[in-house]
Amino acid sequence: MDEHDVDKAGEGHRIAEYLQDDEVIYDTTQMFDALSDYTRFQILGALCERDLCVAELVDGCHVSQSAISHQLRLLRDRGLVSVRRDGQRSVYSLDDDHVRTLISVGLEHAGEKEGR
Amino acid sequence: MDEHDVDKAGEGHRIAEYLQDDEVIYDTTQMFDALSDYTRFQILGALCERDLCVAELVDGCHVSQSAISHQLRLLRDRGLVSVRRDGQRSVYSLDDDHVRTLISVGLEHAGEKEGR
DNA sequence: TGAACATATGAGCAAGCATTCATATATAAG
DNA sequence: CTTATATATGAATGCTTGCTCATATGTTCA
Repeated sequence: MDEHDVDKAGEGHRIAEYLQDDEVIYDTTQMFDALSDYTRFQILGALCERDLCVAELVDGCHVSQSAISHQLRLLRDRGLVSVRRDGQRSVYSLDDDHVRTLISVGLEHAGEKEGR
Repeated sequence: MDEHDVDKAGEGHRIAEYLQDDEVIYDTTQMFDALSDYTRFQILGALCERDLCVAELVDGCHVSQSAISHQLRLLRDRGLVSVRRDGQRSVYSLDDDHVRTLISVGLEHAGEKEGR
């Protein structure tokens, strides 16, 4: 077992371990990929606060209903959001607390670099 | 204040605030984008532990020296890594602690979902 | 059943991107 | 200067992707 104590950000030992595992790396990049698109990030960010139907998501983001639906399908396929029917509406909700944490951390760090 | 309190969904107020700021959102997605590619993630992950020259990065990842150099340029342009010359070598280092944190959080969360 | 509303989906396209190949630059040593 | 080693870069390419348009599916109500 490697004893390189990398305490810059704590938990250095597990990182080194996970970086050996191709599948863990791939899954991680897939999570980040979901968060790397402007539209998808807006969707996920909005869902951090409360569950929303498609029409509400269309209002929040600046793209067409079709574009939103396509991105929602992608997020659904990757297990990041889930849907429930409510009448004619489809109500989406975050299905992965990890994502909520990453959004929080990412936003705060980017926000700090900005004008604050 | 402790930078390590990644409580499940705390800090909700700041998130809502940042989600209003187009530029913060864009910067955040750019950070995630840097982490969303397999090769780039390997590079950044490796640099989490210690500074490395190009040849060492080529060994760690499974792609050509040219591919590594191209990705390093991208990471440099985005301010995520920095270079220093050491003889014939170019030694790269992580230039953004936010990224170190995100890699840590991302890996741990993906790792938990795996077989552990 | 038919109209109105809400969401989903397939095709097609234009733009972006990660890689490779060939080559250029840079540094060191003979 | 010449050679060897290390890294960077430009062009070309094949693949991916996010979008729009048109249309299909699903749901409610008259």
